[in-house]
Amino acid sequence: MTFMTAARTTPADPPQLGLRERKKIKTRQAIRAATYALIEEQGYDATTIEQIADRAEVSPSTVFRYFPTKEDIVITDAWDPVMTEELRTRPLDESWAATLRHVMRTALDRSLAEEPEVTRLRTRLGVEVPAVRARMIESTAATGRLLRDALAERSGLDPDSLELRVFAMSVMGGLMEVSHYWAETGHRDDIRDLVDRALDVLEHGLPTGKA
Amino acid sequence: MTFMTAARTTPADPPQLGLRERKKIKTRQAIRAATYALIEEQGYDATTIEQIADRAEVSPSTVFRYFPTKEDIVITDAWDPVMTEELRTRPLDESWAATLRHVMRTALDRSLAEEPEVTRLRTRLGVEVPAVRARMIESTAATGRLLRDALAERSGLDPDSLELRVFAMSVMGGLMEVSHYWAETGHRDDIRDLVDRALDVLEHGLPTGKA
DNA sequence: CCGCGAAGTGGCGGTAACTCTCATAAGCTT
DNA sequence: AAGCTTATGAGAGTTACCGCCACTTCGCGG
Repeated sequence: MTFMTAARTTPADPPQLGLRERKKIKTRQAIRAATYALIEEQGYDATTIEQIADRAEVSPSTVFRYFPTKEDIVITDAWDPVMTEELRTRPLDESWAATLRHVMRTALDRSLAEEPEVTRLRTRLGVEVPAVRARMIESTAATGRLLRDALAERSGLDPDSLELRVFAMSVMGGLMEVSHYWAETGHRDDIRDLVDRALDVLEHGLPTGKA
Repeated sequence: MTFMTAARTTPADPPQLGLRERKKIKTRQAIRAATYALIEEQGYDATTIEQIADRAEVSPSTVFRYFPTKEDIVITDAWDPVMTEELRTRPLDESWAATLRHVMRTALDRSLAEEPEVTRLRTRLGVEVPAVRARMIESTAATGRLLRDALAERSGLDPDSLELRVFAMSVMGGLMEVSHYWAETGHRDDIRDLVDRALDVLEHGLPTGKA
């Protein structure tokens, strides 16, 4: 579930990490920062790995060591563990829609608070750059599997059954579209409201009735 | 909507096309055939454009003239126009699920009849090769827009509203998963049954109740 | 039936995202 | 401080894809 997420950066984690670890984190951040800056300046396609490496003051090889693909630099989702945790802490008898509502809101609040610009840039790129969108969808699909497991627990259905898989992916498809809509309309709305509306649709069908 | 589709090949279209046109069609088919053969032999990644060009007896440049990307050689979807037509001919008061059921069945019947092997290979590649999957999803999203318009007509809702967009994409997400499931389970089931079951879920929610 | 414009093709050089390998350097351990 | 581990840089190689130019082939009007 990449599309609206922040990567962990600010939270105080410099307790007793070795110099090595701290340097790695710094490098990682430097690469991401360089990438975002360059993309804002020149656009995604025009930004090459070499430029990113230069600005981050590392070698191109190092960039690839930290991120498997260019898209991944943009995406960097530290979110799935958070979501897993959130999902797990919700009461089992809560409706899936309520659970999702809660989980999404938590994630979005955090993401918007920590890195609002990045969050927006990311969804924008998801609309504009096919490769980024593709990568995001992969990530969303992974989250869908999490959701599937949660739904399986709640419903007693087999998580590998066609029914549950279809259901989970359909929900994720709907949520994907929210991100798309948000970016396409210039981030005009509060995405949390959009998510709420989307969940209404997913839960009860289209407003006018038949669904 | 690529994932389960056949490209038009066999239907008799050699009425009075110029030599040029006929050659183009032949070249196109040759490239596709070469690609499928090579992929069966060696796998997708191991198959290079050069090999494809060699076997199809054209130059690499020509391959790219016919298909914008390697994935597109595999995908080649002549289906959207067919789907549009089908959607249009259905009565407006039919439920969306019934319409989709009909449209999907028509398409699948044709696809399975014309190019069963290719249909299977394609869905398999959709599972195995991220790039192909990505391309398929794009195609599915396009079909989603078609569906959206059809739903707008039927419901009177604004096709650009968040609600309708979310709904349409959620349906497409569910259908995508069917293709994935079909391929993952080794094409054991009849995909048309799977689609029916998926549409049941999308229409009525999960079997055991809460949805 | 011929010649001329248009369209299809091949070849080539370039770019950029990756991958692999190897040597060096930097951090960690005892 | 020596020695092991791990991160880094440099370079060479692969491959998808793009743009350009020259050549052939086709189809049409005179």
